[in-house]
This record gives sequence, C-alpha cells and structure tokens, in this order.
Amino acid sequence: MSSPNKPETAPAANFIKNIVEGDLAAGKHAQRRWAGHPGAATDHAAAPLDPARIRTRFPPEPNGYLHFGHAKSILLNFGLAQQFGGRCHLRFDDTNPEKEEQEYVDSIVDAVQWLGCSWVEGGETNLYYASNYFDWMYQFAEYLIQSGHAYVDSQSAEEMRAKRGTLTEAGKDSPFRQRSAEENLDLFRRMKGGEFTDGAHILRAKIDMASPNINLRDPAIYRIRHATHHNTGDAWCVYPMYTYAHPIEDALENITHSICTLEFEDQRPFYDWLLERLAEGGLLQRPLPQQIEFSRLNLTYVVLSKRKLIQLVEEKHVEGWDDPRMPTLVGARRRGYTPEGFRLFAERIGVSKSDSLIEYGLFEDAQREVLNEAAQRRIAVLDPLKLIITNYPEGRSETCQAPNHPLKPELGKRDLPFGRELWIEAEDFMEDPVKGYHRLYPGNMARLRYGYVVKCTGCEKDAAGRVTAVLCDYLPDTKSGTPGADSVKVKGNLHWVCAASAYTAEIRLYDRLFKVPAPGAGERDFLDDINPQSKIVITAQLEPALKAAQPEERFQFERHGYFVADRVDSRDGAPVFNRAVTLKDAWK
RNA sequence: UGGGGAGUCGCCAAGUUGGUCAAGGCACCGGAUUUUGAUUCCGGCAUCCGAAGGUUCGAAUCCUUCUUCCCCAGCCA
Repeated sequence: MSSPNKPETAPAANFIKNIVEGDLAAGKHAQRRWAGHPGAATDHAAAPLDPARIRTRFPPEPNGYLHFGHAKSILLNFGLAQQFGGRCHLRFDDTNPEKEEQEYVDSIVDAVQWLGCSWVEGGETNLYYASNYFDWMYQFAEYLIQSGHAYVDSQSAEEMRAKRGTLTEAGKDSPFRQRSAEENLDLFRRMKGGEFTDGAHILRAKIDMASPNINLRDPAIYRIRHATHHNTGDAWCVYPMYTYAHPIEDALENITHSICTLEFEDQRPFYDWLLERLAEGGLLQRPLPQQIEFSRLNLTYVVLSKRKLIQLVEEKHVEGWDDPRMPTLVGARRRGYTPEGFRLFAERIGVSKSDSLIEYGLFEDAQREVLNEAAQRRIAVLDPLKLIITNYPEGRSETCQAPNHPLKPELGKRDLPFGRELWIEAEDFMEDPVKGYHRLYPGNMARLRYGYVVKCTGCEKDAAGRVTAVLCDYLPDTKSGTPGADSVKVKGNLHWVCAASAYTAEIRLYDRLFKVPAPGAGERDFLDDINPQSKIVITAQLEPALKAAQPEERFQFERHGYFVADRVDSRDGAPVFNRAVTLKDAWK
C-alpha cells in the first residue's frame, strides 16, 4: 500500500488502542474461559482459557445497507482484533422483528467480506445472531424479576412517557412498580405465552425514576410483539430491547471491548448495571465487557443518515442502493473504490471522541493512492475529436507499445494500433491557446504519447464554426522507443486512440452527489443540494484492449482518472465503465 | 434550565505521572525529476494548544471561572 520509497509507518495511536494495551498489560482478560461458542457463565466455566486475547464485534442491525460510516467501525473492530491477537465477531443485532430482513443480512455479509474482514479464524466461525440468544435473555429476565430488579408495567406507552419526566424534572413511579416478584413472574410468563396483545404490558428494569440520566428511569427491556422474525419465525412474541439485549450479547460472546458510537454514552451506566446484576447472580462470566464510545464518521459532500439514504433511493434521486454515487458499500464497490483505499482512509482519519467532519478529498486521495499502485494504465478518449495526420499515408498502420504500469515494468507492455486518423481529447486542441497552454494549437508541437511527435498545422470546421478535425504532420524520426525519439523536446503529451480500431463504449462520469460541503445544513432541504451533474453518461473511444475488461477490473485511464468496468451493466466483450475518481490536475 | 461528552494548524489527529512535546497525515505554497500539467522527491507550513485567571523555576498537560459545539425524554438500534 505504501510506495516503495516510503517506509510503512506504524498506524497512529488512538485512545481505544491505549485502553486495549492497558488491559492487556494488566492481564485483565487473561483468565476468561471460552466454550468455543457464546454462552453463559456455566457454559464457559469448565472450558479452556480463551485463545483470543481480546474480542471485539461489529453488530449491525440487518435493516438496511452498510455505508461509509459502518466501514469505519468494521475496520476499527476487525483491525483491533487483528493487531492484538484477538477475534472480531460479526453479529446481527436482530432484536426487532418488524424491521429486519434476510436480504439485509446477505448484503451485510457481502460488504464485510468485500472490505477484507473475516470472522472465520483459528477454527472459529464467529458469525452470530442476537436472536439465537433469546432463550438466555429470557431466562436472565426471569432472574431479574425474581431478584427484584425488574417488573411488569401495565401502563400504556403514553402513560409511561408522561411519567418519565423531562430533562429537568424527575419521573414518577408507575403504579405497577411495587408488584410482587410472583405477580411479575406470572405476568411475564403469560406475556411470553402469548396471552396479551402488543403493548398491553412491558417488562422494565427497576432502577430509579428520579435519575438525572433518563436512560436509568426504569428502561423498558422486553416488549410484546406478535410478529414473525426473520430468524426465529413465530417462536417468540416477546422481544428484548436493544438496551437490554446488547450487553448480554456482548457478555455471552466474551466480548472484551464493546465499541460503539458516541450517542450510546448515556447508555453505558445501564450496560454496566445490567451486567453487574447478572454477574452477581452467577449468570455471566467475569470480567464483564467494557463499552467504549468513539465519534461516528461525518464526511463533507455526503449524507450518511439512514433516513436520507432511504429517501434518495425511494424518491429515485439515485438508481438504487448500489448506485455508484451512494455512500453505501455496495455503491462504493460499483463505483470502483477499493477496500484497501477504505483501509488507508480509516488509518488516516484515526479514532477519537471529538465530533469531526472529514473532507471528502481525504477519502478520494486514499483511493487514488491505492489505485495508482494497483491499476494498470489504459487509454480512453472521453471527448473525441478527430486528428488527421496529413503526411501519414492513407491505409498505412503500425503498432506502438505502451507500458501497463509506469512504476512496474514487470507488468509488461501492450500494443496500440496507430494510423492516419486518431481520436484525441477535444480539450487538447485550442485554436487560440490561452497563456501557459502547451498542447495542440496551430504551429505547436506535442507528442502523441507512445507514438510520434506531431506539429499542428490547422483545423477543419463545420458551418457553425465548430472544430471538426485537427490537422497535423508527424515527425517520422520521433517514434517512442526508437533512437531518435528524444531528438525533439515538447511540453505537451497527449493520449490518443486509433480511429480505425477504437472500442466505442459507454462511460459514466460520476461526481459528488451533492454540490455543497454540508448538504441540508441550516434550514435547507438536502435534496436541494443535489449536484445535477453527479452523473454524466458519455460515449468514449477506447483502446481496443479495453474491450476485454472484466467486471470490476480497475484501470487508470491516462490523464483522466481511475475507472472500473461496471459489475452490473457490463456484458462479455462489451464492458461499460464507471469513473471512481479523477486524477489530480494542477492545470485545470 | 438536568445528565453525559468534546474543544490542539484549513480538515483529521498524536501528545494528558507538568520540563527542547507542539508528532504525523491530508490540503496548501515553493523547487527538482517526469513521454500522464499524474506519480515520485526535496523544502516550507501552530512562540501556540476554546477564553480568562491561578498554582509552579517551568503547563496544551494541575486548579478556578467562563465559553462554544454534540448527544439523551422510542414499547428503535
């Protein structure tokens, strides 16, 4: 990933690594036992020591597509595990049957794999579903009831809200708060048994209705939901809330460091409260997992909120979740971005607790850096203009050779047909050159890259005065690779494609989906900030070799940028290309 | 107004037992190389760490006050 001349620098330090290193040095988790699979205290008790020095997890809810923000989390969690001799689990946090679907599970699996992260390691396959822990969660809830830490509330949702208090006023106890353990247990079992309708009762943790932290005012932990779950079907009609389920999922899986985003900071006291109660009851192994929060990713020119992404898709501002302009991982893949580029980006932005807004250019630059190393060079004329070499015999042709990668001669060269009529880039000719322009203009010489030096002699125009062809003479002794090639020095260096053998193809020039750094900032509707030029479809003239490009194969089109053969719309022998990112251009 | 967090160069971000510690990356500005106006290479780029006081021989790091921004009142996650 680094260039040959630049030593690989150690990944930057961050506060989470510091915590992990501290825990490791203190041997905090060294005595944990691991049954080989998730389990309660008794399952792990007789098992060997956990071979993983730490365990982290990426816990998406399968209710949507993963985006750039998830990539940061995925790379952080899997990266930490890898660096410290640990394991990272992929866990579907599927505790809400009404919002989750198998389609999302599949796409998430694909996306994580695409990023190069693996949950299969050391003989373990750490792919889990929170829904597979429902039995444990239910048993633990009964324990909480029996030990006086939970009760069944029979108020309506509205009544509960009314009594929760406000940010500045304490809440009020529910009239059902003092029910006996027996009554609570009976009610809870009947909830599970399907006796009640949705919302009739709810299980609440019994903590403190006057807590200044609203999350501690007897949070709901189990609700009745008569719904079919994508994984457990109709086995349950009571489902645990995230607040309750997540800490338990972590503990059952021996997670040592449970990393999440900042908005969950206020939940940490409950996370610790719950786990402590269950550990006291001998239900969970110690030491308990530790929740650590970091700031989520924000990028300029991009929206990452699920609501807005859904709106973009449903209102057809884009062509789907995998539209190359979408900041989803499926979109990024189609766009031609690389997993390695994501990794480099993640390393560069670091991890902290301060709210940040990262310049999109930083992401693009990471992609360029990876692509520059990885992508073979090819020629594509995106805005074709005919170049006629008037002193080159009609009917004659020859081949030129171009290296596949200027930095990697071992990748060899390929043939480029050359002839009297070529396609060049329209912007490489100016009848009236601006100051500093050193491409083609009457009287000026420039090199046809990998071919000959030519001298512009004029141009042809149509009735409207528009240039239809550029005329030139070539200098026969200047062919690249021959002894006289450097006899004539020129500043301009143009790419070209032989008109007779060019592959005509569709290319999509993608640009940022939004035209302003902060879409929807202030009172504006983010849809008003959509960049109308975010997708431009053109018909380009490409060198013949490109006709054989395979889906997802990436190239640098010289002097333009990095392109990928679209994995959806390409046909065998007829690839279409997407532009991932342009090259830097100090001239424009 | 209650609680929880965060404020170090344009954007990120190291640095928190106080002592050449103001790292690094991106951006930007110079200059060199270059058959991509790309890449690469070399050099420059915070007397200052949200503000004001204080402690100290010495503070981004300790104390006090102030200030700005973010999160929390789903039977969502």
